[in-house]
Amino acid sequence: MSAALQAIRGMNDVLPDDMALWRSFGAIVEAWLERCGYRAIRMPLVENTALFRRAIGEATDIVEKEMYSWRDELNAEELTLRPEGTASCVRAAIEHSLIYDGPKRLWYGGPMYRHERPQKGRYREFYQYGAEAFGYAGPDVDAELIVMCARLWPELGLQGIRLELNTIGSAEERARHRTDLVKYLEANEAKLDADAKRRLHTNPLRVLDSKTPMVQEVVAKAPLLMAYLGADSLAHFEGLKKLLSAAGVEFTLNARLVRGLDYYNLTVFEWISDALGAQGTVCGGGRYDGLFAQLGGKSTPGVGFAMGCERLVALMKDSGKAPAARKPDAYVVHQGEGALEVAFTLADALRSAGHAVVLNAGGGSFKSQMKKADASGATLALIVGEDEVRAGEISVKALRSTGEQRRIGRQSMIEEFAATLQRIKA
RNA sequence: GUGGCCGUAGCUCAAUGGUAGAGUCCCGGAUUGUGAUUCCGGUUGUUGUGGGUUCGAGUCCCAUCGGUCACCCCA
Repeated sequence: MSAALQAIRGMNDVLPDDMALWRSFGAIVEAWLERCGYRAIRMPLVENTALFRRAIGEATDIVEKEMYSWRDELNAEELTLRPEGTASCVRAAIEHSLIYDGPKRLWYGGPMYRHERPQKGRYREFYQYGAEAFGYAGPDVDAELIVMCARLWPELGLQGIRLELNTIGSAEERARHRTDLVKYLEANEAKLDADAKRRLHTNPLRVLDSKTPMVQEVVAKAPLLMAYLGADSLAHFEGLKKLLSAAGVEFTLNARLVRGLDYYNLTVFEWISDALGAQGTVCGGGRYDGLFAQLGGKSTPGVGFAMGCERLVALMKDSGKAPAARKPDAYVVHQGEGALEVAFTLADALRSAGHAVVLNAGGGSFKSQMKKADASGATLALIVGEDEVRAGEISVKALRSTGEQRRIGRQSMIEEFAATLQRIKA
């Protein structure tokens, strides 16, 4: 065993028993995104490292220590496995001039990579669905994205997911606030712990998150960002809140919600579940009006969210409403002279007619084949033995209900099979 | 990156420092070619790995790897 290769730490196999739930989750989410007017886009998993450094910000945890980056010596390029989707999506929009004829709503899904220590709900490879709206400056799209999520949770059979909301203003407003905040914190540096002191110069907004009581005391009297917001920022926030209220979507204001990526401005939000342990954020997003320009494109407003599939699937699993895997309509048992050929053709024809059919492979006695038929969950067992081959017939046995068994002719097999299946299932 | 807990059969777990077990799963059988119940029988292992203490280690000690949860941060 020790010599056996294992999956990379924090990167998980999803086994067949769980795939039914994953696929049902994906089908619901994708249908919902399309229904809301978002169009699918797919970006590469690998991008130039510079894209993420510029988009996410040098001082963020992601860029500082969580990226899978390497130098591709073949082309002398610095590459990175994407830690999130927004940067790639904006890059693609700029590269292909997607918004030359007006704003666009887009969605994507797929794996993201962050080199963090794995724990419940946090993995090094994790799947996200993301939605991004490019070219809309007003709070209407912010509200749309948030309300969309509010409607999705019940569709997934989930409840108890709450919304936290904040506005972090414009870059200029934040800069002014930041200057004053740093000044204030420096004046009180003696009361800060080591962690807060470190963040003071790298990411002062994060000091507000400190859980140390003494730091909390200092933070309580720190200048509030809200006081630095101009009329436009406040109006945007008010507009958003109004639309959320009109939609009946409840939220709590969280002035400390700042998010870990530098590109956000104005609206930031998180959907949070308390049923997931320490990693409760199930969906997070916000506005990023400066990102297009920052990445070298024409200045264009943007807003979006990303939702964590592992976390949502975990909630669905806990809810106990996981969909059952599709069971085969029939399992074909065969033995004796000429039976394999008949069984093989039979399975092939039924599959072409749209039925889910498993053909016994690997031999085995009638008994063991019947056991496998039962274990497969199939509605019917189709039995092809020497008698049937001679008579030009097939035995059909109902496995789930009565256990009745009868013979059908090979000529009318497809019609009779379909009729039997329908009758048994009814 | 730091810390707590845990590594025994495919899975879930037992085993006062003294011969490694149970349930489940899987396979075979209970008179001819019939499942799910029942009965009988059978295979499961370098006890994560490497050292050390001991007459003797699954058990105690050290290291290492892995898992898990938490911190940090976030999806």
